[in-house]
Amino acid sequence: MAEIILVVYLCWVRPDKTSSGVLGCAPHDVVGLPELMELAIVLTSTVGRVAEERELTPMQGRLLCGLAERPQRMADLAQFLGIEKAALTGLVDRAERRGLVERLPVSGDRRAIQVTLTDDGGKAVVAFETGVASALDELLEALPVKDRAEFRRLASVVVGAVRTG
Amino acid sequence: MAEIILVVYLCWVRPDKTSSGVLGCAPHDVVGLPELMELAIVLTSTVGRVAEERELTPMQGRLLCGLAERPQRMADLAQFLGIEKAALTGLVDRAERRGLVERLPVSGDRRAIQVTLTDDGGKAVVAFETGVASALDELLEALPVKDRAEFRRLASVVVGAVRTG
DNA sequence: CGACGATCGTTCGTGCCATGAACTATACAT
DNA sequence: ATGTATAGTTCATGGCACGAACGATCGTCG
Repeated sequence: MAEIILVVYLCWVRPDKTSSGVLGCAPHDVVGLPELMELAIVLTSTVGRVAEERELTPMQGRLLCGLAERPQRMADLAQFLGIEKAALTGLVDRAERRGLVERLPVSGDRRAIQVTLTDDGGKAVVAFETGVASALDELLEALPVKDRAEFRRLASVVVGAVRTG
Repeated sequence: MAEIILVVYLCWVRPDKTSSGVLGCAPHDVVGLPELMELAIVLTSTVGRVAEERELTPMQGRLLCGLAERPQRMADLAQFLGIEKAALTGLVDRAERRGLVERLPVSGDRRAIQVTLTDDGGKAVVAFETGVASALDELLEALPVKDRAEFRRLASVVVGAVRTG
């Protein structure tokens, strides 16, 4: 209990505001951590906001995007989303309950199912994708025009490297 | 005794499959959506992986980062993290149970509390921040050296614009 | 053909994160 | 002294995620 007093002492340092914002890590900016960590949060919350406006969760949005590409089986979809199959079961359950996706049998393998978009799901994914696109475009409007494409290019290099990594 | 909770937000990317990668949206690449949405996922899962290695959740990492800057009261912290006060109560409960933070009274306002890092919490946040920094550095190694600083610069412009927006 | 291991998806138990509404205790202003 | 505002918590609900265990089916191999 004596250490509490010590801690209290520390508390009074730094009334300072101006601090590092959304994420707030490392006011001292040791290694350039914050930009990218805050960028992650800004991008993620932007996508989350769009999803919420469309009455989706971000994960449901990703699910629908995956299915927009093509119908998929549970195992592939799980790997695609980076989650366990068990988690995907619940995700698909909820999406199915909302009429966004369907489970269809796979001819030739009675264990497997194919998850597909319903009509409603198709509409939802189009709305979601266009919403995300425009929200992210707005974000980039903070940059001078000439830098926007460059930023996208660098982003896709980073993403591409992870993908092939 | 120590119950250790691991929340894995891994997103191990598929070997290849030629598809549109981590997120898998829009195979047609309509408007340049995917780069930034996939970037969000790559960054977020990188932070998540680092957190997991340190036996934290990403949100606990953010909480600790906020407190590393200075002790804060619940309301400020909630705004800082972008969540409701009610959600923060649970977050702080769990962090307190794990000995990472403490609730201290605020002299002059008996309703309020000040959340502060414990010694363990201080160590944890340093480990987390350095881990995140080096993981994100590794990510940028995919870029030619001259582009890395530029990418960070553009990122911080975007983030800065959101913050002041 | 029949047994056996691998694969597919689900269920179960647990835990984290988040919300909104309702609540307690305290502060403050009139 | 009374009424209103603020600080934080509790409660009910729900989405997301894990690992372990499970039933059903598939393939293979003897």
